[in-house]
Amino acid sequence: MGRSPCCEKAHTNKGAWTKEEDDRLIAYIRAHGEGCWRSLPKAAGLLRCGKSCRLRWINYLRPDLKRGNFTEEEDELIIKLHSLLGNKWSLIAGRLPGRTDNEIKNYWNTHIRRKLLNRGIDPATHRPMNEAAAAAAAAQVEATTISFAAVKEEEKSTSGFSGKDTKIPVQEKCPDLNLELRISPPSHNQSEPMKSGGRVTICFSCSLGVQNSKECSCRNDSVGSSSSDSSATGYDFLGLNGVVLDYRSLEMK
DNA sequence: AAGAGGTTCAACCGCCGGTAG
DNA sequence: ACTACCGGCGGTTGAACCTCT
Repeated sequence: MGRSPCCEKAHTNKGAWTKEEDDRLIAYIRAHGEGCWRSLPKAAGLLRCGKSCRLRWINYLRPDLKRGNFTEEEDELIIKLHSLLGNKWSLIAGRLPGRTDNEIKNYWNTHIRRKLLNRGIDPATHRPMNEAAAAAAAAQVEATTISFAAVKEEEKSTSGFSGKDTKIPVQEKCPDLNLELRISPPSHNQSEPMKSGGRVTICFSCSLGVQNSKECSCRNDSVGSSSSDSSATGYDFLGLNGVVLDYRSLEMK
């Protein structure tokens, strides 16, 4: 389509924000609220691109930001959310109050990825490394089906499950990995799906797609069968009570 | 002490979807 | 229906900082 740039770049500052610029931006947004980002820089007397202002506000200046180190609970929550949503950082951030998508993305790339690798888990597929490798090899033989592992291999990228380019698998290559990713309201036999503090009850191994493992404590029977089994099981995932979150719809957003 | 190499994270870039005209 | 614009997103970059030798 050939879009014009979001602002006149010739007269905009780039790089790190100064204290004065921060103060101006904060003062303007306090007075006028988050409005039109395109016109904000001029109105606020900032020599910045509107996008840059938005990013600075959202990622750094917003008063409700938590800052500081991630807790162990947040770590596990991010891992669980990533196993379901992939690199949908904004969706993940939406479930972590006070955290930004950028912050989570950085944290994932610098800490959690390594953490999972140390556990022997492929951060892209959330499956044990050797198992993921085997699945990838099998996928190369059987080119008519697509698996996450295969996608990752082809793209040779660390973000094999990236949002824009993600292809919804046409057929499950890894039967124990529920690619439908449907999050459903709790069923009767999970009358108390949430523990205090919003912690989910699905076991960690299941959340990573290792549903046959000995560690599995929730005994989800979706292994090797249709996803309707898992949707019938009905996790109340992260407090999404009464909401059926179908990843395919997220993809179509 | 200093330089090399590694890590972190704020910021930028380019693309996409939604929407107003 | 089409075009242009805007906000938002995810991937990437690079400066600052840290650790090791």
